Amino acid sequence: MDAVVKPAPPKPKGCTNLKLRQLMRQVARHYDAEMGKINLKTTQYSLLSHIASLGPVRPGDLAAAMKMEPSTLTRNLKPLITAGWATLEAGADDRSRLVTITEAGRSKRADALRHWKVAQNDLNRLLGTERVAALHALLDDSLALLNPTDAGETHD
Amino acid sequence: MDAVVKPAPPKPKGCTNLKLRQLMRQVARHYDAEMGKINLKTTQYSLLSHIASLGPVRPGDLAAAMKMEPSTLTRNLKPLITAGWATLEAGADDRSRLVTITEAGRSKRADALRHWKVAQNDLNRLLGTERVAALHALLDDSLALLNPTDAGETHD
DNA sequence: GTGATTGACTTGCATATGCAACAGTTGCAG
DNA sequence: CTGCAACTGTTGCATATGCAAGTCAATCAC
Repeated sequence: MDAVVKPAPPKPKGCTNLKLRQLMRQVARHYDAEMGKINLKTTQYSLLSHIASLGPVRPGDLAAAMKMEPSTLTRNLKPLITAGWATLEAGADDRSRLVTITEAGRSKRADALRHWKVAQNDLNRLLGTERVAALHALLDDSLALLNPTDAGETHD
Repeated sequence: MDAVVKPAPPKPKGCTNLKLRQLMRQVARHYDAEMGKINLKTTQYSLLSHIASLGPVRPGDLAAAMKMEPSTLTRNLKPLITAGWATLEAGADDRSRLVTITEAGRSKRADALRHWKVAQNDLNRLLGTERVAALHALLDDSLALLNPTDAGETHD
């Protein structure tokens, strides 16, 4: 064994999955408390926001962009469609479809954006902007490393 | 305004909630792929592990330790009880109860621990141990900052 | 042209999650 | 002792999540 430098391996302790889940629950509650004021879940806001950005988009592509299972997307879409914020119409291909945001959806998204900003700013204040920035960087890097097939999208 | 130093505020971009959710999904799938070999969800492993550590424990305390809602705990417990890995018996107080791990539960947990180690090591390799360590530190710190009522438990 | 294959969602099954409302206990006040 | 408040868990309701299997549609092979 080399006796020159000992890099002191920083063996991580604890379960990454558990820690992520726990923080996710806390953070979700934080955002949901704010988004709830306009009867919207934060997950729904994220979805609506992506639909707005990606324009009319095929469910599969949307799911890929959000890094979720197509089956999950199908179901998460239902509340938005029921509320009239998005539509699911036939696409060029008869086996494919297109998800599109409605006018009501755009309006709702604009409202939601304001609440999202409040929630995000509150979180930045609670954790400190530097910590949040560092966390974002780590989350992005980790996500990229676990998603080799990801061509570096930059959607927020 | 002071013109001496400009701290260059590192305004975080993007949604913390979304990033956390996305990474959580990826990481959960990673662990679940390994834990699935013994028909166990990673969430169930975490729960079983906590029950083992905290010994006979009241549901409320267990939920608090895992930072989840009591109602969530009630339901997450059901599969474990059905499988015979844990029991929910009457406590001293007639309105309270006690969650206890069974022998089968201990055995299952020992099996699961091996698979968890594989999953964690694989993750460390994929992301790099330093990144994982840094991530853990940030997750722990953030969790502590969002949980003022937390007296510094060190359970893994 | 017809059968096998591939493609793109959707459904069935099971769990995870939280909030609000509920139900049973225990204590305490008077 | 009685009634109300506080404590402890559990349901009702709604969403989120993933895997495996199922359903059509399109396309390729011959």
